[in-house]
Amino acid sequence: MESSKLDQAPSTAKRSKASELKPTSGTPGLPEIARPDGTLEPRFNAIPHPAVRRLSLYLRQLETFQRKARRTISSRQLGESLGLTDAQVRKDLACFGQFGHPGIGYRVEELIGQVRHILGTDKVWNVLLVGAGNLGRALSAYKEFNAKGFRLVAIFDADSTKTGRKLGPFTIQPIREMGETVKKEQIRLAMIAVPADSAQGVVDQLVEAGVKGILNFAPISVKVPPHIALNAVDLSVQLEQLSFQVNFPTVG
Amino acid sequence: MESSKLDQAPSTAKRSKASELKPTSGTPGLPEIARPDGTLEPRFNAIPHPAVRRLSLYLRQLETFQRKARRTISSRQLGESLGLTDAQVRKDLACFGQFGHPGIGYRVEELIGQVRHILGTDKVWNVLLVGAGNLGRALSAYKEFNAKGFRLVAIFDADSTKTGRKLGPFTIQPIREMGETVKKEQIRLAMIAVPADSAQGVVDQLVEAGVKGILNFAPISVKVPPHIALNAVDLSVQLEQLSFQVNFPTVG
DNA sequence: TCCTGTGAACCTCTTCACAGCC
DNA sequence: GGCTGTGAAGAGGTTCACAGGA
Repeated sequence: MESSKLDQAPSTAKRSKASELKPTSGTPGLPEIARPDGTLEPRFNAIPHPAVRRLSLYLRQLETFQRKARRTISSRQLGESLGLTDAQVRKDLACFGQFGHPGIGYRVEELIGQVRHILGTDKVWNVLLVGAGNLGRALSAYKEFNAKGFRLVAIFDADSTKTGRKLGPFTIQPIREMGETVKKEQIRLAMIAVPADSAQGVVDQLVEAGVKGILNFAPISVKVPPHIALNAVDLSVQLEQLSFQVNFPTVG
Repeated sequence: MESSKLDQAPSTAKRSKASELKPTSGTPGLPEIARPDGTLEPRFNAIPHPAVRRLSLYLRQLETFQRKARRTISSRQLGESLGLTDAQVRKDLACFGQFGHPGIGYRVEELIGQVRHILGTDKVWNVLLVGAGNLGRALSAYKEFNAKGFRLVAIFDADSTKTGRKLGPFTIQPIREMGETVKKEQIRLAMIAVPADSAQGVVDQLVEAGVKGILNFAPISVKVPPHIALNAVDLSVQLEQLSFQVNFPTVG
């Protein structure tokens, strides 16, 4: 950690900058964070999962404030805009470092940079898509991904009547080419929008191809080996949750 | 409650069937559930939010088991298929009633019916869509909704070059017609797939039109009055979460 | 004054472990 | 044997309340 000694200097003793979190450096495994006394501790297993989820929302909100030319924002204002308490915002951010300025709040631009660094979206991620049906086509045309640091670089489909055809700037590739493309384009993330039946098979092939994280839109639960990240979005489940909430307004 | 007296009979004293949860009957507000002693208690404010989310996953999994012609399933098997413990499954289901059979497990078909009833998807919900862009078109063509009890009945867009055109079986309507259509078609749920800028305006108009639940796909946080249900799906946020999980495999 | 960061208290959710039933 | 439902224990997350800095 090239700058961790700064943390021993009295004036900056409490500051552990996000830029010093080096998840990919040194031995793989737990990231380490500098403590005020200069020692290192693995800190990231102490982070509440919900805090990570909210981090993305903070970033989105901060970007909105930035578009409105706001320079600083307090935890209260950031929280109100998301329906959270000020304490929640401060606790969440404090998991990752000390980003705030007492009496002032958080500097919007600075915090955006730090949150992007924590989330890993300060660098571009190459992403592939499997499934060129309705949902897949919508995903392939989704503009926001680029602004958020994600670049779609390849599209695959099992259906041989689709492979070879164009979809936007992409030629739909057969699944068997996945391994090669993943290596060539250094793809680490994949989105799958295929029928439920084929989902697990596709997931297995993605893992085999070397993908590290999968976003599953198929309406079925799939298994991945440990250390492969998995997120799922089931559109019907979302509506079901709404249905319940409408029936029981006090619970949802 | 037409059959609640059964609960007072010794042999069925412990059984409080989901079919007796009558959220929309009697005075609106807290649902009531029959207790063994025959009295009623509002029970639904004691339900963990995560349990409601998992309920949809249980249902999806049960439907998969049903397709495989499974008749019964244990909490252990249901949990394993979703990466949950057996105790978790039992506790979750026990929030809503006693559906299991000691020594046997849960009868698949029976439990599907009860979970659908709890979620409210044993009856069809009419749904509208705002936004006929890429994502909106994909949502309008999404087949799974129908099988899950949701029926898309109208599509709206603010863009006057789109209104009047056909999208599948629908004619894209101008937003000003929303109030009328909501009443005529008895629509209670809405999905919005519009640009971030227009999202809050559309939400306000949906609430004004009488919609009770909103599924927001716009990449921005929107506000609704209390007692209007709101769920949000932000595709970029999902990828961001993956990005973090890939960087810090032990946390996600 | 306004604001952050944080221990402590509080609350919610999950897991354990076992009684009771098939 | 297998299985559910559930009180109790434990883990995890949120809110409170305040010290300390700008």
